[in-house]
Amino acid sequence: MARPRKPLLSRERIVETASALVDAEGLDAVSTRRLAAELGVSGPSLYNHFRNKDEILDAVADAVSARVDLSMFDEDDDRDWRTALHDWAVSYRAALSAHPNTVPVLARGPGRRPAGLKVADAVFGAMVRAGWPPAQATRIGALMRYFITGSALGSFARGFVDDATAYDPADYPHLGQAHLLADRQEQVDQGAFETGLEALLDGLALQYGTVRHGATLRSTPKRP
Amino acid sequence: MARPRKPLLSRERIVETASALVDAEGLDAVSTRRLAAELGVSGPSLYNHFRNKDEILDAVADAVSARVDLSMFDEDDDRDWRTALHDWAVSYRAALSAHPNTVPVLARGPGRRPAGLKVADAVFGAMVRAGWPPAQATRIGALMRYFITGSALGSFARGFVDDATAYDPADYPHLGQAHLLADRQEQVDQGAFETGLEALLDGLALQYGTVRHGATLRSTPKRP
DNA sequence: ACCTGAACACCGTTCAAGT
DNA sequence: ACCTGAACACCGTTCAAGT
Repeated sequence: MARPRKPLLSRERIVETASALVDAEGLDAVSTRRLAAELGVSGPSLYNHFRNKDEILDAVADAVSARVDLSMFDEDDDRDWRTALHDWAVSYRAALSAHPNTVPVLARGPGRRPAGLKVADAVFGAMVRAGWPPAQATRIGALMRYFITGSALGSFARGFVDDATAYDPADYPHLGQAHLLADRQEQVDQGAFETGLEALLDGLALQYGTVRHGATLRSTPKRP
Repeated sequence: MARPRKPLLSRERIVETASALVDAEGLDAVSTRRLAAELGVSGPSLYNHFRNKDEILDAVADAVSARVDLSMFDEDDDRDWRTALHDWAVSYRAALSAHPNTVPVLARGPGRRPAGLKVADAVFGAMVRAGWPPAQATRIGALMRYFITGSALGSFARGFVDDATAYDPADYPHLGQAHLLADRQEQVDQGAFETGLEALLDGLALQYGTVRHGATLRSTPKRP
């Protein structure tokens, strides 16, 4: 066969196929050989388009970051910082939940992934514009990421096993119903995320008041 | 050689050696063959003590969970729920930071790991005792885990590359100093963790007030 | 019971060879 | 430039054989 007149592969096609494979069968299912087979080529062909497997997975993860809504951080958007942060967090979590298998890659940090960096940049810029001191703006970007990726990665409920005998009441007196968590995993995680997000924003609003007394109207968060 | 009169291996020795290997060279360095070589045996020997490699890594991760202080959740400890939650979070994060390479395993959830389950059990029990409704106590355990593991896993600062040319100001107008983050990573992550933890606890305290008016003195959080 | 070597079905990546 | 097969140095796990 050798070189075809029209390339068989492209970065886009590789990322698309890899994403589908990750979504369907998990990160471990992606081997260069398996992915190549899925694409109808031989394993080493991939190395004409990516330096190594990690770069492929980074691109897959970045495609998820690219789907996070950032419009709330636009300069001419009129949401206050609290609402913007809230809406962003919800959108971020939704993007991750849609592709849970990619979260371990995303959680490593933005690194050199362009979309991941764009997210970090947008949050930081908007917080500074809202009146947060730069050092605090950096912290807010970080701590929100902790919470959001943590919630997508370590799905609390899914972490328990759906097996009544796994949790001996003698060992874990308060986990009597833990095996039921596997059932309502979606709801528990959703509820914990919402509770945590509200608490986080309430707490930040409190700090905002003490850090900055002369906040403009636009920057002032309104509590619901 | 075959079977020696005194066993060459034990679960403890395997976990110890695996932990050291994970700490020193990361999760990827642990292959059954490499680990066995480190222990002076052949690869398949490990299967006499663990069902598979994942069980070994689970045990390594659980050893980290076992080092998390839970004394603040004892029935006769006199810390209020806010202080207890705070002290626990700090201790939890310290345990994870001491063994950052194990965090991806821990973040999967407690599963069947005894120490991980003991942690979940203790938090839940203490929150219920402090007057939180059970559903909220579950959520608190989950959201705290999100934040803590998220902060240990996705070290925000380490996620950036220490390379001034990596972040073009045209693409990321607010990330001018991002490459410096790699330098002060420890401080940034520490600061973000503390800021986030305070915000989270402040927010929860606010909720506690509305959820439960008749809180006892012992359960009432005092804001610093 | 607990270890061994051999074997199976895989890996990621490099590289010379082909067009 | 872009694909191939062959090759290298690995994997996790099973299993019969040894004591």
